[in-house]
Amino acid sequence: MKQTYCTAHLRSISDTLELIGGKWKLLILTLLHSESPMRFSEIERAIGTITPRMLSKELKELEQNELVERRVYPTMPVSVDYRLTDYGYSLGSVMVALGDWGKNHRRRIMHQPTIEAVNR
Amino acid sequence: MKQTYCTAHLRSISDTLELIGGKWKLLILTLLHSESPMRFSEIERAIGTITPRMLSKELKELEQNELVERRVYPTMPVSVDYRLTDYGYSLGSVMVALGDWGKNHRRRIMHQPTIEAVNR
DNA sequence: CCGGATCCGAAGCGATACTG
DNA sequence: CAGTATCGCTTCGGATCCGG
Repeated sequence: MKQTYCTAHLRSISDTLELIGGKWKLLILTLLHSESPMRFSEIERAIGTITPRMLSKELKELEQNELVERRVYPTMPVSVDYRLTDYGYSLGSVMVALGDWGKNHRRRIMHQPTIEAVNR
Repeated sequence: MKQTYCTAHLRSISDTLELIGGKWKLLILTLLHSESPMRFSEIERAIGTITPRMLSKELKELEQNELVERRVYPTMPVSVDYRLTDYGYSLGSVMVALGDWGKNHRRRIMHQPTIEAVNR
């Protein structure tokens, strides 16, 4: 019974990783969580190191998984923005947990001397 | 000021993803979170689809980042086990948040007809 | 039992240039 | 502004064989 529970739990984690895994998706979701909607170029600038190609691909996948909604406005030229869906917002606790731990981790790293510093 | 806050937040998330990103690390950590210590072959069987090569590599990286501790016992043949460090356990809230969301997500998927079913 | 060594294809990701 | 197209590098990850 314990085994069954475990494999089910592991599978649900694997499923989640397929949705939000990779280098960019969680960053995009976190951005949109703190500020929605955002335009394509706003996200691009906010992340700073993502290429348009990757941003476009990631947004498309997030949209297909219904975590992000894309809206197009018939202005001239066309303007587009992105926002979290309700389902996207339901990832809030994951983002907060990861962000909090990450901040703590960064502090931990800062206070450790680097290997290079030790070897000198 | 908001911009500063955001980029710092994004960087801490990127840092975290470098530690626990990828296909396997979170699965291994979650396993060890529910049961420590575990032996190499136990983890291998519990995950079911990981190759020894990958498991070895991932465990080594987790150990270098002080999330997992490796202990060797001078039996014959040598036996080894792995357990979470205290720092590893500090990721508990992240694992729980992700696992909970994943279970919910799996239920959501189950209740949606697949594309193939719709097209028939 | 616990891995290491090697090979190899697949996937992720980046750089650059281009378009409506 | 909001992407697409092409290319190529690098990493991921599986398969297989080997060793203490």
